[in-house]
Amino acid sequence: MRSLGQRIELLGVLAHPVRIRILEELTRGVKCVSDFEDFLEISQPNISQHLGLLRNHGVIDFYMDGRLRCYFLVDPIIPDLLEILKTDYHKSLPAPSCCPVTKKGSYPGKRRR
Amino acid sequence: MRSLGQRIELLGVLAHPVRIRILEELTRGVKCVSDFEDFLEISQPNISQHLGLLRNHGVIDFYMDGRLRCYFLVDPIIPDLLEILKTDYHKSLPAPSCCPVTKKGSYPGKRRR
DNA sequence: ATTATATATTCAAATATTATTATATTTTTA
DNA sequence: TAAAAATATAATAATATTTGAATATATAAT
Repeated sequence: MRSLGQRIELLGVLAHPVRIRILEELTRGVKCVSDFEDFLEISQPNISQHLGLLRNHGVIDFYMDGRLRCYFLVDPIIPDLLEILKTDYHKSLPAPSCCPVTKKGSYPGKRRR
Repeated sequence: MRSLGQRIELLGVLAHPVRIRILEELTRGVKCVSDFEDFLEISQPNISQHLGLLRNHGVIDFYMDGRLRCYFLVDPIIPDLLEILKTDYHKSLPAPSCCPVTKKGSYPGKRRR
């Protein structure tokens, strides 16, 4: 199982708009760097940096095709994670109802803003 | 549905060891600030800062119980997300096999390190 | 009313992340 | 073999996040 540290690390890796877009694109198939240049509005070196970061963390890998690097997903959690992030939950979790629930308290009391 | 920006924001909020531990604890039930002091080895103000951040992002909320603040989960994605992060995937995703897959390339070529 | 308890807020310092710019590497093509 | 194409690396600058220290607020108990 992923350790706590590994879970945090993964979250940190995902927590960037460019990297999420790269990963969402890769769930649809292999892409080379210049494919990303077409729809990410950032510089080529910056794209490479993000791809390198994802690769260093074992999230993606690549094949060579001539001078193209064809990146693809490796970590199997990614599609599931991306899907769950897009899921629509329309109700909040139910407010806790039974007491006492904290160590010292006699909850519930009044809700405050 | 959560926008891309909201998804990134959520990931950023979760990508911290203290906050993940707080949330994992809250999936088991309500906790007040001093409960967290028992197992997080950081200062009380720092705990409050993390709780405040989680609350500002709509992930948790609290009830008052006298002078205790009893925090609880609000965002329903949290338990699912925490669970998926802990899931054991033992196989990598299958390497892509069909070509051509990139815009310009004639993939697959040889895999490189 | 005063004091103690539980928790929050503020600001600055420390640290980490990200983007930018310039340059390097690798492979292909001429 | 020289030039072009695709991509990476390195160094720095810009920005954001995190922590620490001091102080503030609110409620409860005396």
